[in-house]
Amino acid sequence: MPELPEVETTCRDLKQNGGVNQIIKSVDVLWPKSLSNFEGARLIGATISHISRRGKYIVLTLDSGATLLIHLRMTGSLRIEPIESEMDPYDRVVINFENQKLAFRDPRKFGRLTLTEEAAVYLDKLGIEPLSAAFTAPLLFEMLQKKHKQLKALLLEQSFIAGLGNIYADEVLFAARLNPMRTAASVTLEEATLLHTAIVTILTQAIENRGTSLGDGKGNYSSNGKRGGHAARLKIFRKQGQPCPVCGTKIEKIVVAQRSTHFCPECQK
DNA sequence: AGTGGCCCCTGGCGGC
DNA sequence: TGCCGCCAGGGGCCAC
Repeated sequence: MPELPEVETTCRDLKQNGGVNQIIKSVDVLWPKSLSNFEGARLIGATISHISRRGKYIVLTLDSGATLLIHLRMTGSLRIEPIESEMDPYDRVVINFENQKLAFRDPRKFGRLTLTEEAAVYLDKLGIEPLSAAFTAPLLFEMLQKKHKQLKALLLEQSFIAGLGNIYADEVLFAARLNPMRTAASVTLEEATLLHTAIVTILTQAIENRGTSLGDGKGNYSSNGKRGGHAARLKIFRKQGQPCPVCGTKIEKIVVAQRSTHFCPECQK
């Protein structure tokens, strides 16, 4: 469940439900490739002292000074539950504390846990945090001016802005009335300002709604066992064939940067 | 620098 | 019902 609002929601739930300040007693590794660069046993005895988010990474700071980075990719999710809870068939790594456990569930097995002494090596590659004070409209305009990529492809690039994914990229471009195929450098200051507002507003609202949960509710795309409520607020994503909520024109679905892209051909010029 | 293709994986869904 | 191809909220790597 992977975009910024869903990762942020996961982090908040972890903090609230007891992921912090417990000694790791054992680690069950059901799918070894979920651990990108270490053996599960290396976590035994450690304590997670702090939980934060950077882009789509969940950043777990250990008392040892090392950092455990978790990237959920397409279908990963985390849940904290009592130690005696039944395992899920898609659990790939389970970190056991005394009375609780932290389960990493990931049907498609794309997600990764990385243990590192140098978290900056991974996190410094990321672009600006869109909900930080440093992210301003003039700065976005300046950033766009230097790029000749299509807007959709650029918004998906984590080294540009960290945290946007396919859903929110389409939603913010629709809100800003910008065509996904437009070249970034063609965006005016006024348009960049609209885009900035759209990014900040939509991500903030999505977090308030605990993210977007797609699918049938059987859990494939839900986090922490709870469903995010933002799906009902989506205006353009996977609405192809339906009338644009603004002008009624039929919403189109195309491919940009190898990703399905939804837009209104009338509103987004 | 930007683009396009492939790969990592599994499950759900629409079409026949 | 059964099978098949396509699609999927991500991102790394490689060739051009």
